[in-house]
Amino acid sequence: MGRCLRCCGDESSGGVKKGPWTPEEDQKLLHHIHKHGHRNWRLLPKLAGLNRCGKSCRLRWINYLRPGIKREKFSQEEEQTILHLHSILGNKWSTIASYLPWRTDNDIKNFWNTRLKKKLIQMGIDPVTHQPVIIDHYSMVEHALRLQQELEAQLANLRYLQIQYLSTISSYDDNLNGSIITNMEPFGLLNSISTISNENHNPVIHFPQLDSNNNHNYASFSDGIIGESSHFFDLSQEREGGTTINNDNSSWIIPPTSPSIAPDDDVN
DNA sequence: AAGGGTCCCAACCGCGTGAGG
DNA sequence: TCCTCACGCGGTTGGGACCCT
Repeated sequence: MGRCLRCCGDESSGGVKKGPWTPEEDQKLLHHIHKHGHRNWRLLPKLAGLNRCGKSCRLRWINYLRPGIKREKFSQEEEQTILHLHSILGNKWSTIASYLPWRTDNDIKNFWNTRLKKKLIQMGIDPVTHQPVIIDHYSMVEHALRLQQELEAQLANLRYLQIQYLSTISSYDDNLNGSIITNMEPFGLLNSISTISNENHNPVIHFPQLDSNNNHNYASFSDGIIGESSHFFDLSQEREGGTTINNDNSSWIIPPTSPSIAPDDDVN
């Protein structure tokens, strides 16, 4: 970094002191400002007997010596105010500071850069736009894969419970064709599976119905994970004693036991 | 105890702007 | 209209304090 030539001159002209201010320098500056004010920052250091540039004096006064500056930690209310103002004004630190006159723009800027910005990022909020961060393609794929795994785990449980349910109803075909289901408890259990992997996933089980084209009975499950995607299972296959359940695209091998519910559990 | 990393804040720097000649 | 100067602002840095291994 070079010296600010415009106000401080260069090294050959003797230069001025840089770095932290000493208590003696603070006293000199305070004494001078109390006595003469600070009408001309460029002349002030000479008049005050300070080997500093005017800019440095001004900054020391504004950010540290000026009366009424609050130096304690930022309160929750101040934090909220800064967040709100920043969402409207952006990095207009002096404007934001005008709403908190006991804080300097430098303090607010430091507080933002060291605390609030990181806090927002951790919360998944873009500190510039104050909007939730849009995840990139890679993250999106990872997210989708994870959801798919969770979904498949749920479906495994659903399949097992389906079998349990089917074994509890005696006149299966007749009742389902008319959509008359007397024992709803298994469906309640199916709905409760949402807690298996994620409480936000909320499968909704629709009534089994007759497919008029091929005479198969279907139950559909809207999983509530990605939009309203549904999974259709051919119940007839199971009723006929087969080992597979077909959904709209593929066959599923029925597991010998449920991943989460012991075979001996009474699902009724 | 020591050293490396991180956090935090005071201070610096360069640029934009407006006033005045 | 142009130039110079002083001021104010926002970005950045330096270094002490603190934390972790």
